[in-house]
Amino acid sequence: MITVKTIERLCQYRRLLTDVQAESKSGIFSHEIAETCSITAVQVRRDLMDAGVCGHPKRGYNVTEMLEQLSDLLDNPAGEEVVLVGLGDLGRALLRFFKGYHPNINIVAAFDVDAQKTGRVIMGCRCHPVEELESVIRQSTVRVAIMTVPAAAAQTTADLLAGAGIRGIMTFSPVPVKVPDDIFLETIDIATGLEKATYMVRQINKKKERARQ
Amino acid sequence: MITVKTIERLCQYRRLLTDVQAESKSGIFSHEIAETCSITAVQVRRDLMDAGVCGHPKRGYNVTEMLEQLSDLLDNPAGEEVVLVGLGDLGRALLRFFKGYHPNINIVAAFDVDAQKTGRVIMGCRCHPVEELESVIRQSTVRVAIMTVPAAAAQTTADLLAGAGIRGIMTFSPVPVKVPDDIFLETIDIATGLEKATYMVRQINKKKERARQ
DNA sequence: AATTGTGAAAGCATTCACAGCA
DNA sequence: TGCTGTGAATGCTTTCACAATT
Repeated sequence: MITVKTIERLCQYRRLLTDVQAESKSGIFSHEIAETCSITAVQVRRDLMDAGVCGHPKRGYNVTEMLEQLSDLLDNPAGEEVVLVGLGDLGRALLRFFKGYHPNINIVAAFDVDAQKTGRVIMGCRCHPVEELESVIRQSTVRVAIMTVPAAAAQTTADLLAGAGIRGIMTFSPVPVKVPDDIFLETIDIATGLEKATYMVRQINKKKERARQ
Repeated sequence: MITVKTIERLCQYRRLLTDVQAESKSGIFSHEIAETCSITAVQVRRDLMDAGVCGHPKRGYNVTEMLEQLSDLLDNPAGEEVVLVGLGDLGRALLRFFKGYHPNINIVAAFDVDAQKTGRVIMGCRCHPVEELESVIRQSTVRVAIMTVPAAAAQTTADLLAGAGIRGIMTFSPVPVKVPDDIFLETIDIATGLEKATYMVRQINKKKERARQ
């Protein structure tokens, strides 16, 4: 059984490998991956072992082979179509980012409440009014949604998505959102990230001052 | 010693409490916080204990008191000034989000390579050319930076920030960035977040299918 | 000699179980 | 009775140590 933490790292390894492959390097060692990711080589080997990726003593891992195996594990063979709710700056940034980011994942529709945005095609993606959310999703095979709506709208949007049959949500809202427990919720908490960073900087400083004495 | 995970949750509890306070509710129970955050009440009590926040049996925790104590722990009493590098859609979204988000954290300057953006004031924040990055930061007390630059520019930007004396970086780049180990690096990995979500949805589905048989 | 693969140990984080208190 | 506070147990994750391999 592969843990979620391992899956996260495997996604990262795979991203590296595509760069490595572009340099037409055919083999890679666990310690090279580890160095790039600032983790240990044992961790990398353990993750790859869990994923069923095998290397060769002395020769390391075959890049193409690893990429194939990781894609078999991580990708939906049928491709993954995703929708986005909320076309503010953040929504647009994500549209741009995922546009052509990975051929397997595509944002196929967007939704917004703002009549200025609905009906238009933004970054190659049609923007519908939220009223159409359920019908558009029901007519598609989309199972995953990205939520970039204001905090106040987060819970109602999540409920709407759950009602439309969505099975996984990545949300950027800084307030907790409740979903039924058969729906996977990934919260990207930017506010906490920054607060944590400022806290950690103060901690490191304090430690240094103590050390100086 | 408070762990990073605990700090993250404390940031989240605090955010809730400000809402609770707005409803002029004076006390709150660990199980209420837990329910909102979808975690256990024991976890909440343990975190608050670690933070030195005490409650009263039967009466729960005093909201104002907890807010004060958490702010003492989490906030820089002098306020925290932050800079942002990269004014694409994502940079602008963050500028807007943190604008007035929390009085204690302020984005005081932005940087970009694009001459169209530099020299202008965007969302109340002056945008400088990156060439001025070090001098602007050196003239300020800023210790934390947010990086929203393209993947290809991530490492050079991080080096630039490190050279300018920055002590903490929150980055959105999907490629690993190396910083000296006395600099705190918080990576918000959106690509991994979405890949993980699609993977988890497939897993949950598989499990259901197995259960059905 | 350098690298992978992995059982076992160590280290962290969460949860249990329950004492103490109002 | 219903809550907080917390030592101890459990469970999860990483690291160690080393056998196996080329």
